[in-house]
Amino acid sequence: MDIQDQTTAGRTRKPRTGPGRPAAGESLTPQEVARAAFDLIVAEGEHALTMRRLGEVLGVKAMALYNHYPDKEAILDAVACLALSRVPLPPAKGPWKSRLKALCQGIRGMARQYPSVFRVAMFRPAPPESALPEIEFALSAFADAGLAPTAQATAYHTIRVWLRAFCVWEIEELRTPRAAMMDVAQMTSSYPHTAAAVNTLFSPDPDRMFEAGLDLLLRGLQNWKDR
Amino acid sequence: MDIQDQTTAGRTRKPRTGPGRPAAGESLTPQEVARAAFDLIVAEGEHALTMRRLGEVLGVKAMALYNHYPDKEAILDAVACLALSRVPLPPAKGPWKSRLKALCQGIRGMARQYPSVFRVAMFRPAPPESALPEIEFALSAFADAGLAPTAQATAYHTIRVWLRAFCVWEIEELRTPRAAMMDVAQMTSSYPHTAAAVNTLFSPDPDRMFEAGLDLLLRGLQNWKDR
DNA sequence: ACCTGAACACCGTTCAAGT
DNA sequence: ACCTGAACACCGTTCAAGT
Repeated sequence: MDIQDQTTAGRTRKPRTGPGRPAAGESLTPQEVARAAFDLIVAEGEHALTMRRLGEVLGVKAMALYNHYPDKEAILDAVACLALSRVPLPPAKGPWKSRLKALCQGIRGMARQYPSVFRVAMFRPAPPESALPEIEFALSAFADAGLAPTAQATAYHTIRVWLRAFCVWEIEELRTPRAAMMDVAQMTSSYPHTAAAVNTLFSPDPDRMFEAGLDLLLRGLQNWKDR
Repeated sequence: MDIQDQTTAGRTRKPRTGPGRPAAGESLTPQEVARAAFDLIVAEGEHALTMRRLGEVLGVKAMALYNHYPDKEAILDAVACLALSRVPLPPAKGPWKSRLKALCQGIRGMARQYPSVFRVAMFRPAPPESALPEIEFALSAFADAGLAPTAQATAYHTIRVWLRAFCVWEIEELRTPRAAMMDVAQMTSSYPHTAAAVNTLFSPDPDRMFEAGLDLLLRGLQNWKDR
C-alpha cells in the first residue's frame, strides 16, 4: 500500500473550469484538505501544518480553509480519522492469538511508516464508526479466547491503550539518538535491581519490547473469565 | 497521601510587590520558574503557559526567563521532572502484587489531581536519576514475583507504558461529557460482538478499566520466566 | 458558495541596551 | 549577572469585501 500520491503532491490549484478535473473537484473539498494535511505532516512534521502553509499547498489562501472546517482542530481530527482508515485488517483466520498479533502488528506498522501522523492521531478521539471493523475484529478474537462480552471490551481497551502508547514511545525512542547513556552505571550503585537490568532499562530494543509486552498481555488473557 | 511538595509548597517568591520591581539582590532561580510553570498549568491549563504569562506571574518580563532556561521546551521538561518527583512511593512491604498496585495507584492519583500537568509530563523524557527510586521499587517487586533482571525491566516498561497511557485516556474520558453516544446501537447492527459489548465499549467506567487492566497485566506476569 | 486582503491579538525568540 | 524594550517572524482567526 503506497500512500504517496503524486497526482496531488505538487499540484497547484488552478482556476476551475479545467475540463480534466472532475466536476466535484471544482472547489476544495474537506477530503482534499484532510489529505493534504496528512501528506504535509508526513513530509515535514506536525509543526509544518499551519493554516497558511496548508493553503499554500492547496493553491489557496489560508482563509479559504475555513469554508470547509471550523478550525484547525477539526482538520487534525480529520487527519486522525484518515490515519485510522489506513490500518489494514488482517484476515480473520487462524488461532485468536495470531489474529490479535497480526492486528497489533498492522497498527504498529502504520505508526512506524507515518510516525508524525501517528503522534497527532494517537489520542485524538475518532468517530466510533470508523473504528468499528477493527473493534469487531478484536472482539471476535477475544470471544474465541473464551471471554464474555464485557471482558472482551475490557481486554480490547487495555490492549489498545498499551499499543497506542507503545508506538508513541517507540517513535520517540527511535528518534532520539541513544547517546545520553552517560554514567547511569554510577547512579545506580545504590539500586541493585536497577543496576542488574540497566541495559534493558536504558537501551531497550523496541522489537523485543513489543513482542514481550504483547506476550504479557495475551498471557494474562488466558482463562480470564472474571471481568 | 499528600502529594503537595513540602519543601516548596508554602514558599512563594518574595513578593515582587505588585507590578513593581524585584527587590535588590533577589533574582529568579530555575526552581522558582519551574514551580510557577507547574502551578500555572494546574490553575489554567497547558495553553495558559506562555513565556509572557509566566513572566507576569513571576513579576518579571518574559525575556528574563531566558536567563534561566534556554527555551520554553526546557521549562516544560523541568515541569515534567517536578511532576515525577511528586509521585509518592508506597511502603515496600507486603506481597509483590499489592506493592505494584499501590505504586500504580499513586501515579494514577497524581494524574487525577493534576491532569493538565500530567498530560504535559507524560511522554516527555525525564532525566533517569529522578525516576530511579520508582524503578527500583517496581523491579524489586518483580524480583519477588520470580522474574530475572531482564524480565523485570521488560515488565516494568510494559506496565509503565500502559499506565501512562491509561491515565491520559482517563483524563480525556472524564473531561469530555459522555454525550455523543448517539445511535451507536444502529451502527453496530452488522457487528455482533461489538453490539454485545456496546455499553462497556462506549461508556467505559474508568475505575473498572483500571482494575481490569492492571489485573490483566499482573496475571500475565505470573510464571513469566521466558523474557 | 467560495475565496481574498487586511487586520487583530497573540506567539517564541533575538538582540542591543540598560543596571 | 540579570533584566528590559523593541523588534522579528511567525501563529489562528475574524470580518468585510469581492466574484
